[in-house]
Amino acid sequence: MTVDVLIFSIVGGDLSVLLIRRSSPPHQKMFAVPGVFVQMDESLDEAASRAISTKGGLSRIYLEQLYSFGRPDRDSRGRVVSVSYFALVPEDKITRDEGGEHVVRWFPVMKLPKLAFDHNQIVEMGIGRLRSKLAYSSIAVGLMPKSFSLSELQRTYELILGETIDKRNFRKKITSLDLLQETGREVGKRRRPAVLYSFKKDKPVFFD
Amino acid sequence: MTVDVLIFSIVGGDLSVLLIRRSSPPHQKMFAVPGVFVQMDESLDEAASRAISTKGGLSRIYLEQLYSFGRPDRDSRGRVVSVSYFALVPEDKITRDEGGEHVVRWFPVMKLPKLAFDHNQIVEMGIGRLRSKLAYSSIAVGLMPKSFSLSELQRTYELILGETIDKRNFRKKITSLDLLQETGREVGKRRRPAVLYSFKKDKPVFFD
DNA sequence: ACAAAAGTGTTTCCTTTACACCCATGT
DNA sequence: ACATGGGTGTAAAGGAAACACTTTTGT
Repeated sequence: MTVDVLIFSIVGGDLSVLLIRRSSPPHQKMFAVPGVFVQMDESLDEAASRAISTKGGLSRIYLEQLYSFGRPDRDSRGRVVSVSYFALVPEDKITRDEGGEHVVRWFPVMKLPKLAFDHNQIVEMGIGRLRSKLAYSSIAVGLMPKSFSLSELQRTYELILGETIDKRNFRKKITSLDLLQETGREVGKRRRPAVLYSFKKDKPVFFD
Repeated sequence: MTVDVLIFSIVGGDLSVLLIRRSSPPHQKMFAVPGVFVQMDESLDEAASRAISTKGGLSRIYLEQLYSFGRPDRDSRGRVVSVSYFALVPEDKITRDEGGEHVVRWFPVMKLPKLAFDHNQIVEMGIGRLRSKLAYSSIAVGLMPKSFSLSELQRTYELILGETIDKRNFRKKITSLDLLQETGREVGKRRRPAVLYSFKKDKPVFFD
């Protein structure tokens, strides 16, 4: 019984997922979604949090259960059921070269290698969930730093959806949701400084 | 590792769920969601199908994974992770008095007793999922008999959502989706006979 | 003829989309 | 002064919601 966690972030302008190079068989040297075996005394959610923190001390992360995979032949070592989660991490919280020697790496989701086990399928499902929730929830919160401009938020939406959005319509929609509060203003940019916003604390990520 | 399956149907004008009275501890005599232990050689989906068929030979049922529950204290016997599914069964496929001596019973979801384990929580989540998917999918298929009138379909929607729907708007929406084909006409009713429809085979239940 | 449910269109409102120019700043 | 992204409004189209009467059958 394992918990595998898709850790998504925006890295260098790509929606990316954190993967680990396996150091032992099966599928030695292939990349895989980070996971842990569930301990006897912890919940699935706790196991997911542990999976995240052992791969880099990340906090303030959005975490949601995704799906459970249990084909009997999915792991050659024997019967291993995987409960998958997905997590969102703001770009400013990550360290780009996790681990130093490339045992842990960020991959743009559009350029994934063949992964260990059924992990390609898990990643695909995670991306699908992320896209569909973007339309009807404020899940993008999880990928943004504490404070950000509307243009930055829009870029995040565009990266996940893979399409451009009209600037005026985007701003109309976001402001109509009443999720944001002004927190200041950019300084030192070589252009007009943007107003910065953060998410209102009393508005949780909503739905499902 | 168990798979528990919420089996929903419309029974006597109520959205209802099939529950089993437990014959042994823990929670002896309380009602619980039917489930099975996952065998070493079967997938989770297969275990879910098995759970359904052992509690009454049901076929042509809609089955979807719901959520996995894994609090370490959720079962006093030890560590039991439950992968829950939900299934939809048309009313004409069920037998109203399953088992005969009330070990298996249909409960309207609005009148649930206190259930064994964390099963109240599982049922709540299932109802929520059913409601939310009704809005953007053709999931109601699963609760309808082979052939039905638009009014019957509307009643199913209303039962699940718990609110009335305007007849003309409902029919406009359904017909615009182009999911149905005419299959005949009611006979022998003491009123104007309704046109009967079935779902087109090439249109699968869509989304998520 | 009456009861009971089936069936049918139009208008209003709101949401979504398309679209182009001026503004504030740093260099 | 110019380059760069920030910021703003309006009109048209499409989808959702409100609303009431006629039709067909069995008794």
